[in-house]
This record gives sequence, C-alpha cells and structure tokens, in this order.
Amino acid sequence: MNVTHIELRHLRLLQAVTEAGGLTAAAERLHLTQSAVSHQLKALEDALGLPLIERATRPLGLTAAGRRLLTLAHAALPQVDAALRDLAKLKDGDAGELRIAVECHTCYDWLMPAMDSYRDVWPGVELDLLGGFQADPVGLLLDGRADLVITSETVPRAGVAYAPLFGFEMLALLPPDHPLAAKKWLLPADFAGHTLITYPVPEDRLDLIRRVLAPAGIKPARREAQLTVAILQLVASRRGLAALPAWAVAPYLERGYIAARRIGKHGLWAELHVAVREADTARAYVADFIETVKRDSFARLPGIRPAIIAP
Amino acid sequence: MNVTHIELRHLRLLQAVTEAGGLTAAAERLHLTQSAVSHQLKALEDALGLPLIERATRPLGLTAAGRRLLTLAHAALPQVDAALRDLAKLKDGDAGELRIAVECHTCYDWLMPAMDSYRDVWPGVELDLLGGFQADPVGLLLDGRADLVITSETVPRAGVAYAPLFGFEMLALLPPDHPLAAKKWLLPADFAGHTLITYPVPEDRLDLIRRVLAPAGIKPARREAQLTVAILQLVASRRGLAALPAWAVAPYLERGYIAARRIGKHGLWAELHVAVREADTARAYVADFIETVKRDSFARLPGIRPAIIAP
DNA sequence: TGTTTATATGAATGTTACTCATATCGAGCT
DNA sequence: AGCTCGATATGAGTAACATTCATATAAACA
Repeated sequence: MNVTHIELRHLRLLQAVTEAGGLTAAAERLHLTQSAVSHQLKALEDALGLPLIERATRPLGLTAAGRRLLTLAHAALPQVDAALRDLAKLKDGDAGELRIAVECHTCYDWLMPAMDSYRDVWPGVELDLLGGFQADPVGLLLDGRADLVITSETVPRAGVAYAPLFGFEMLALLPPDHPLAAKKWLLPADFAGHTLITYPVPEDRLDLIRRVLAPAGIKPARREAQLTVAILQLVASRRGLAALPAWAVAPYLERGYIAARRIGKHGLWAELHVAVREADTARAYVADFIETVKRDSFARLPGIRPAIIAP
Repeated sequence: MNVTHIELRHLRLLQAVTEAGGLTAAAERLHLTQSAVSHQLKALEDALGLPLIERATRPLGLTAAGRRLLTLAHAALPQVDAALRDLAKLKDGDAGELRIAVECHTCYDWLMPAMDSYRDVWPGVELDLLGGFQADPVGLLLDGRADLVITSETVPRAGVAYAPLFGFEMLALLPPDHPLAAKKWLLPADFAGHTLITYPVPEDRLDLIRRVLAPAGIKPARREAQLTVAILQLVASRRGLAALPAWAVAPYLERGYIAARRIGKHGLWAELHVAVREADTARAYVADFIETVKRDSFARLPGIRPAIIAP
C-alpha cells in the first residue's frame, strides 16, 4: 500500500515515544495501554514498509525513517496546536482573568516559566499569582478570590473540577557524607533521631510525615525554613534531613552539594492537580492553561510521570 | 470536549471541499460518498463547536473558523506529503527511469508542467517523453520501450495495471457567429454537412465519431491538422467544426476567438488513465508520478472531474 | 539463574467512520 | 404557486479499525 494512511495520531505517538523514551512510558502519557502503543506503532511501520525505532537498544533509538517522521511531527504538530488555539479563541474570545493560587512551595520553580509561555499565546488573559500560605486554597475558588488552584489534594467538592497535572517523587535529602547515604533507600526508622527541615506548613500537609513517618509512629523534631535554598543549606550543614520533589533538587544534586535517596523501595510519590470552578472548565483559556502547564512540565521537569489518581 | 480530536483526514476533507467547491464534488475526489463527507464535516464542526462552512450559499463559502483551518491545511499537508515522499525514497531508493508515451495530442498541455513539478521532487528519476503516434501505446510497456502510458483506454491486459487520472468534457468548437452557436448543446444531426477537423488519428480513436456520430449514422467529411492551434484556426475561419477537451480550449474561449458547445445535453465525457507494468506499481517514484499528475491536473485544468470508469 | 522490566502478540471488544436509503432544502423554470 | 433538479442532511446498519485484556517473549540486572 502506497497511499499511506498516516494521521496526526501517529505523529503524536512517535513524539510521545521518543520523548518518554519507551513505549510503556509513552502509553502512560497518552492515556493508553502499552499494548495499544505497540500495536499502533507496528501498524504504522507496516503501512510505511519501514521500521521506525531500533528495537532492542536502550535507550531506544530511531531509524532514519523514524527521525524523518519525527521531524515532520516537530514541524506539523505545533502548527496544528496553534490553529486549535486560534479556533478556541474564535469560539470563546481571547480574554479573561486567571488568579492562580499555589499550595506547594516548590511549584513556583516550574510555574513561572510555564506562565511565560502561556502569556505568549494568550496575551489577552490577565495572570495573577496569589501569594502567601492558604489554609484552604480550593475554597478560594468558591469565594471568587481565585480562578485556578494548584494543589496535591483532590477532595471532591461541589462546583469544583480537578484535572491531574503529573506525579513526582519526593526524595530524602542528606549531606553527601552522611552515614545514611550508604543505603539505596531510606526506611521510616532511618529518620528517627534526626531533625526534619520543612516548609512552614502544618504536619498534615507534609507527605513524608503523613504517609510515611506518622504511620510508622515516628515523630522527628522539626525545623522550618521559608525558602528551598535555605532548606538545602541546612541539610548540607548537617542540621537535619529534608524531603523535596525530585525536580526541585536535581540541579543541586548534579553539583554534589547534597545527596538524595528514595523514601522506601519504590519511592514516595505525590501528585499535583489543578482545581478550577466547574463552570470554568469549558473556557478555552482555562483549559489551555492546564494543557500548557502539563506540556511544559513534562518537557522541563526530570523524573515526573503522569498522574495516576483519578481526579 | 476541548481536547479536539482533529486528524489529517479532516484537513484533507476541508481542502477537498473548498477546492472542489462543494461536498458532493469533494466526495468524488476523495473516493467517498457524499454522505460520508457530510457526516465527517458535521462531526468536525461539532467537535470544534464552530461551523466551518456557510451553508446555503453558492458558491460555498468558509467561515472565519473554516478559513483558519484551511490555512492550517495548506501549511501542514504539504509538509506531510513531503515527509511521505522522503520515506518512500528511503524505502525504494530515489532513482529510476520513466519513459512516457502519450496517446492524446492535447495532453502535452498539462503533462509538461506536471513533469516539471515532478522533477523538482524526484531529481534522480530520468524522464523521457516518447514522441510520435503509436498504434498500440500500451504494448510499448510490455515491449520494454516505455514505462508509463497515458491513454484513454483501459483494456485489461496481462501484466498491465491501470490507474485513473480524471474525466474531462469534449466540447464542440465552432465560429462564434455560427448559426449552431444559438443552441445550448449540439445533437449528432447538427454535425451533418459540416467538415470535422481532427488530429491525424484513426476514426476509432476519436470519441466524437465513435461514441456520438457513428452510432447516429452520421459520417461527416474530415480534415486533419497536427496542432491544436491549427485546428482552432481552421474552425475560426469556418472550414469546419471540431471537438477538443474543455481544458485545451478554455484560454481561446475567453478571448472570444471561437465558441464551444456541449455535445448532447449532458456533454460528451472522456477519461484519461495511466498504464504501467504491474511490477512497477509498487515503485514509489512511479506511484508518485501518478499522484503528482493527478494533483497538478485538478489544480490546473478547468472542468475536469474524477474518473468514474473502474480501471 | 532467577527476577524484574519492557515489548510483542492473539483474540475479544468497543468505537468510529462509512455506506445505503431516504428525507430535506433551495434555486431555477413554466 | 407548483415542479424538477441538484445538493446537502440524516438515521440505521455495517464494516473497519483502535483499544483492551491476557499472556508470551525478550532483554536487563543482580
């Protein structure tokens, strides 16, 4: 067959496979099963009469044909997305207001750049970032004091809709020469007798305490710090241990400033979600903000994975 | 639904609809039913939440959304086609030889420009045009003296494959002030007593005689001319009538040099097909030549329509 | 050499895109 | 008006295809 029946779906697939570095990971991102991805890729290769990926090599490589098709994907898909955005603007208008409340301290790291790329595309949308700690950020939506909340909880609430952003791993931080650094991963007991350095938030907002230490009956001393760099500095100077998202510490790890270890064998994973008023889910500039953040995050943040928990 | 599930199929559809100037004509080009086109367009409009075409206006117009999506189609589809061509070259190589025999005299008008655009894309393919009249052009394929034949016949022959190009209308030509010009279309009897000016080919190769005049028992005198302009000039100077493809006379009609009338109420339609050796149908540079000619013809030639006769 | 992780495959299922048959609509005619 | 013709719309049935589930195979790691 020569009149090849290629579709955007195939381009998105190839892009996801190369970006995710494998079929299984691509499947997660596309919200498909691994089987579907394998079948679809094979069907595409059969239709073209050419293999697209190098099997049995890790990390997965592309064939010349695969690279050519990926080039097409990189050229064509952004055009398609831009057109869809323009259509959305035609439909709903291109102006609006987005007051954003953020629950997690480290989120500013990726939120700022994401907001920048969003602003390029929706210049008519007024972006505001709400500062300060909020006891009940989702409540701000219903108060009308915020339009969008980035949160780790998805407690169902009338009139509020949640959309998953991504899952990320919390890593335990310790000085590079600390005795515990010899272990591949830390167990709850390893934290006993150490001070825990955290952001100034209640204990039930700290995943490490709520999901790991408290169930094991361990209650370490706490010391609070406002800024990520302050926490890192306290850890490096042996004042205690901390737990931060993997993406937030990646740059410091590279420089050997501190060490990071998994919490439990499979790691401690948390998720971020976006909450908006249900009435706003249909607004194009709202939906596209969520899309932008997600795309930006997966492109920029190391070690994140698609969210698993149903919103 | 905001995560719009747009596909290349939709872009090709919109492009076909605007180029063909209607759903029915687009359906023919896409080898679909009119129903399929209508359903698909509606599905797309529903998914986007925006109408794409102005219903109930002739000629059919696009909405702002339709124009934006068409812009996308014009940008993206050529990129896709180029990528597919590159993949075809990767698969089969990019060199070959294409000796082309042409049965119809007027075909050179569109074949030359089509060959030019083809050459841009397949510089490695050696193009040759076989000159002179051939009694049995398709036989040249099996002799190995030609690789591709443009013909109006599709007589099944072992080892030969046919692909349809397009259908076109033969128009009767007459001087603008001729009495017959008063009629909207001509009947076989109208040709009686007039000289028929034709290319120098046997009678059974002339559609007007074989399919219209001979069945009606009319045998007009004939006069032959080699060149299209010579035929036109003879008609204009009242030496007789002629019949030529609509596209070949369109430029002269505009200038009022001659007049043209339908032959029969629904017109006399003929078709052109491409014949190649069956073994060559799988060659990418052969298949793409046929595609190029078809695309080029539909873009350039007025009054042609997809072929109907099964090859 | 088992153990884990990633990919492939066959059969069953669900979801679409498509066709067929028919209805509706609008423009041009008498 | 009413009629006819060409074009588009629509509903129901079908065919084609994408996806899942369950399982096999293969590669990587200790």
